[in-house]
Amino acid sequence: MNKKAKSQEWARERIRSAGLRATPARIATLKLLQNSESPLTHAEVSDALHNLEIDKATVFRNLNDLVSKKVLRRSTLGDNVWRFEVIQDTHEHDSHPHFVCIDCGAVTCMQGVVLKQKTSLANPLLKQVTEILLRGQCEECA
Amino acid sequence: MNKKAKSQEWARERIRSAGLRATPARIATLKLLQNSESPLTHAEVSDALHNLEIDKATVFRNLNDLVSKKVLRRSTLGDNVWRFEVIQDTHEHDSHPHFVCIDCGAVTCMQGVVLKQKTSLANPLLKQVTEILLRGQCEECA
DNA sequence: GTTACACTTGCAACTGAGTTGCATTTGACC
DNA sequence: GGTCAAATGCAACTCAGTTGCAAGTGTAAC
Repeated sequence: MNKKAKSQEWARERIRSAGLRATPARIATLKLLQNSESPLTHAEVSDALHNLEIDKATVFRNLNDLVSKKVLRRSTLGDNVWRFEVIQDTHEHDSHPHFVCIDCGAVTCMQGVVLKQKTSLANPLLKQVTEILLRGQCEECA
Repeated sequence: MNKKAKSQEWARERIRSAGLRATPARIATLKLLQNSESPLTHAEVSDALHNLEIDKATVFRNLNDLVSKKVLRRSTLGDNVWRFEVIQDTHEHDSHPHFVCIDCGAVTCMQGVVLKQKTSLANPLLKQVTEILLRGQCEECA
């Protein structure tokens, strides 16, 4: 099996094992995001797939479906547009903070950074935090 | 001078010293945000001021003007809507974390929670963080 | 291979945040 | 009080994202 067919098969498997139908639109979306180095917006995905003539509503629905099945991660980078990226199997349940560059969108894992209470008065909300996101400019963009 | 007049005068002074005209719309906006416990969206500000019959475009322009004059801070909390809060004189550079409920969207300021390096190896990115966002379920929704 | 049906898709119309151009009004300084 | 740039109201716009519905298709079961 060549590389292209393998990527196709991988995407197909990933979608089916998430409990969704492996349609051409979904396979193309997942392959595109898997081969991309940074998260893509809906517009970018739609653009890249325009030769397949996939409706924007379909792209939105597919992206959201894949997010709800935990195949993709949806994040916002400060410009009020959703971006999507493939969740790699290897650290799916890893909950360290992520650093997102507000300019280039690069995502860095911040191993070794923790949240601490300054005051003795414990904030009960702190126990319920499921995601920590740090935003700023990365070294490249600063 | 009573409390109400004092708040009015404070807002007026703050706006004027930023180099902007102290119009009723701006004074009302600033007073509202100053008395709010958490950042407000444009819609919330607009709603609260509806009896003053201020146009939404005016509210947007005023919020943005006040942000560019560093009277307000504009942040995005993961739901792709801008939120605005007053930058307190006393700790202008204090960018405390915000907690966002992923279910109801409620926003809480997490004063007293700080980021700490666990390792001695300093992460240079930590200096560039402009915004800290915690996501999870609030007590109501848990 | 054929069939059945729930899942997907395309389309079009919609919502809601935010922006812009322009004519009118108003705050601040003289 | 008069002046004028700054601010406002209005309306029309852009753009991301959503929704209802009829038509099409992937999949599992035969």
